[in-house]
Amino acid sequence: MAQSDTVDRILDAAEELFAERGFSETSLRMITSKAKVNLAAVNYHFGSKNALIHAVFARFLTPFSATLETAFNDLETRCDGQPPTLNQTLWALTESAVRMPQRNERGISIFMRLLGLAYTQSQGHLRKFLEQQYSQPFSRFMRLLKESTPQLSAVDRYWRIQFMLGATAFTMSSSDALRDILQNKLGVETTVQEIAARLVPFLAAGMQAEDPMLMMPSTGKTSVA
Amino acid sequence: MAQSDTVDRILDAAEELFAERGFSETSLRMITSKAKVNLAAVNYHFGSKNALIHAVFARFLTPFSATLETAFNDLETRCDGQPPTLNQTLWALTESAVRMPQRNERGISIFMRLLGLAYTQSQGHLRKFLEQQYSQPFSRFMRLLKESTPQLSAVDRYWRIQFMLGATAFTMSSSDALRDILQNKLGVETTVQEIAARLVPFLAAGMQAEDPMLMMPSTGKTSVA
DNA sequence: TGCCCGATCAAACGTATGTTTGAAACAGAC
DNA sequence: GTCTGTTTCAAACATACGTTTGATCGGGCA
Repeated sequence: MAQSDTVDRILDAAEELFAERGFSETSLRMITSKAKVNLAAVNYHFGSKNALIHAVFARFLTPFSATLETAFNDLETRCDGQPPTLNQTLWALTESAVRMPQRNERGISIFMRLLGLAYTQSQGHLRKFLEQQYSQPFSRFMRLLKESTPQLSAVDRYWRIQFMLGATAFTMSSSDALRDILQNKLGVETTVQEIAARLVPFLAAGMQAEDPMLMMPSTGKTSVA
Repeated sequence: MAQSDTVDRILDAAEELFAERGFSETSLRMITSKAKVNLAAVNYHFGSKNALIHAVFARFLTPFSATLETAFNDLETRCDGQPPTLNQTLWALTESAVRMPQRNERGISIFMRLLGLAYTQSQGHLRKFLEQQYSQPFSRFMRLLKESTPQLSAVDRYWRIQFMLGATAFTMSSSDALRDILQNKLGVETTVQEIAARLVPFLAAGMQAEDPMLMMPSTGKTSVA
C-alpha cells in the first residue's frame, strides 16, 4: 500500500467533511475514521490539522490556477488588445472551474463550498496561505474584471465583486441540497453547468446595474430601467 | 445587581464574539470573561451554549419580525391590490433591518453577520430553531417576491432567489472584514446603509436579467432545455 | 537471510471544552 | 434579625480535541 493511497484517502475524506461541516467542526478523528486510516496518519503525513487544510486547498487550487491562466491567456489573445466584455471574463472563469479534469460534478460543488468557507470562517492561517500562494491568478482576474467594467467606480466595483463572490460561493456550495429541493418541488433536474448558465447572466446584470445611489427608497425611487 | 444585568451582559458579549469568530470557535469562557460574569452563569440563565445562541438570535429576530410584518402590511396597503415592484419588496426588507430600534450601526452589522453565519455554519440546531420560530415572515417575503417577479418562471425565480440570498448572506457575514479592507485600500468609510444601498440595486438588476439561456458563451451551445 | 527505513498502529499525553456541583452571597418579606 | 428563594462563585467533572510516542509491520536491497 503506497503512501499516496493513504494521503489521498485522507484528502478525500477531509475535503468532504470540511465542506459538510466546516473546519473547526470537523475533527481529525472523523476524518481518519471516514478515510479508514489511523488517527496518527494525518500528523505523520501532513504535520498538523492546519497543514491538512492547506493541502486540501492546494490539491484543487494549484491545477485550477494553471487552467485559469491559459483560459485568461486565450481570452486576451482573442480580444487582441481590446478589453474583454464582462460576459467573456465571467465565462472564462466559469468554464475553467467546470472543466477541471479529475473533478466530477460533485467534486466541483464541494470545492465551491470550501472556497466559500475559506472566506467566511475566521481561519486566519487559511486566508494567509491562500493569499500568499494564489494571489497572482486572483489579481489577474480582478484586473480583467476592472477592464470589463470601466464604467464602475472603484468602490462600486469592489462591493459588486463581493456580491458576485457571495452569490457564487453560496449557490455552488449548497447546490446539491438546492438541486434536491428543486427536483422535489418542481421535478426539474439541474447540473452544475446549468446553474452556472443561470448564474452568469444574473451576475453580469447585477454588475452592470444603474448607479446605486439613484435608487434609494421612497424618496425618489426610480424603478429599474 | 438584577438578573437582567448579567443576562444582558452575557448576550452582548456572546453576540459580539459569535459575530467575530463564529459559534464553535467561541468558548463560554471567552464569553463570560468578556462579560465579566462567572462561567456558570451561562448554564444557569440559559441552560446550555446552544440555548444561548438561540437567545442571541431571538433578542434581535423577534422585534425584527414584528417590524417586518408592519412594513409588509404598509407595502400591501400602499399597493392596494396591485403586486409590489421588486424594488419596493427589497426595500421593505432592507429598511426594516436598518431601522431596527435599540440597535446602533454597529449592532446592525453584527447581526447581519450573525444571520450570514446562521446560513453558512452548519449548526443544525440553529437552522431548526430559526425555521420553526420565524417561518411566517420568511414565507411572506417569498410570496411578495413571487408577486414582484411575475415574468420569471418558477425555476428561474427559484435559482435567482438563491443567488440573492447568497450575495446578501455572504456580504453581510464578512462585512466588517470587507469594510476594513476597503478602508485600508481606498480610504473609504462605509455604513451598513450604504452597503444595503449598493446591494439592493445589484440584486434587483440580477433578478430582472434577460433570459439566462440566451447568454451562453461564445460557442453558442444551448444544451439547456 | 538479515537489515533498514518509511508507513502504520494502539495508546497515551496535555489541554480546552461544556456542564455540574455545593457552598457562599445576596435581596426582599415578615 | 431571621428566614427564603434566587443569584453568584470557585472548583471539579467528564469528554473531546490535536498531537506525540514507541512498538510493530512490511517491502526493497545487499
